[in-house]
Amino acid sequence: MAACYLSIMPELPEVETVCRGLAPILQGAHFTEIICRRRSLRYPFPKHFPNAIMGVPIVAVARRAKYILIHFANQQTLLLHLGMSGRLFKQEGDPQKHDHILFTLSNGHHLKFNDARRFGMLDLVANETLTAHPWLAHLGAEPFAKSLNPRWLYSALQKRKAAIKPSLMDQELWVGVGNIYASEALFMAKILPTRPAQSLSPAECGRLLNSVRSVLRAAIKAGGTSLRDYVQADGAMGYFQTSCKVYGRKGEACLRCAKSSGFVIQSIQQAGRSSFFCAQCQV
DNA sequence: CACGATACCTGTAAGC
DNA sequence: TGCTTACAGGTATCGT
Repeated sequence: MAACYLSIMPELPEVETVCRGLAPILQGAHFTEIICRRRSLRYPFPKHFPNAIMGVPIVAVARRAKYILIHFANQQTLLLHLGMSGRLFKQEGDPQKHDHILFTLSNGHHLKFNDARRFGMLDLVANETLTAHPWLAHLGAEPFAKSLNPRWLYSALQKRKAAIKPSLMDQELWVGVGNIYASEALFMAKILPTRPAQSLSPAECGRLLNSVRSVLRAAIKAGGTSLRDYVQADGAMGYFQTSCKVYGRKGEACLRCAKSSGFVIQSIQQAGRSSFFCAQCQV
């Protein structure tokens, strides 16, 4: 099956994969050395980073939306975001281009934060103020939260005059759906990305909720597989490949209806981002 | 207020 | 070959 392959993908599935890969390396250990080769990415690092966490045991690694949360025993949390091109992976040795932070752990592991475009974000926050942090305070629900159901999505979309595709990516509605999976989920749900959000029927909201969860789950599963096969071989944690049915396939045959209709995938701009869809089998 | 446009950066690929 | 341009997974901020 024809498909596009993407090597880096900091939407929810990659962040989840990175967190799962980091947890066994970090939990119970502490940092013995942290070298900052620059003092900022998108924003300046806080002054107490890294000193306030040196030697402090790591108690847990978690994900919220596309943020990585590393919890320390002194009630501080390191908040990381990969931006568009950030990667956090296990690697020892001399820094390469765009390796901005080098971590050494008490258990002998080495980690690097590499980010060519420097849209990544880092902050070190006291736990008591964590949920009020400006990066976290306005985030919507996790897509796998039990509280989400078709009726909730239908109700939430009623207020929105914008197209469904940019609405899907609104992190205040729900979190984790980025530009790739917005197109993929709409294709799976057979809904055009240009439809006004408030025009979706309750049944379509049900299909869309299922589709979003389905594409995210599949990507997380692919990431987990890749993590096992790839990371342990060469330490390149944070990379994995996924295949897309519409994203990046402009001009290629629709994988669902081309045999009968000959339709090809189209690409348009919505709110400054590329959307991919089939005008025949998405309605 | 809701929404779109823009800015932040560098790398890559396409076009000439 | 070399130069220019367009575009790239996200999010905060600005303007309409």
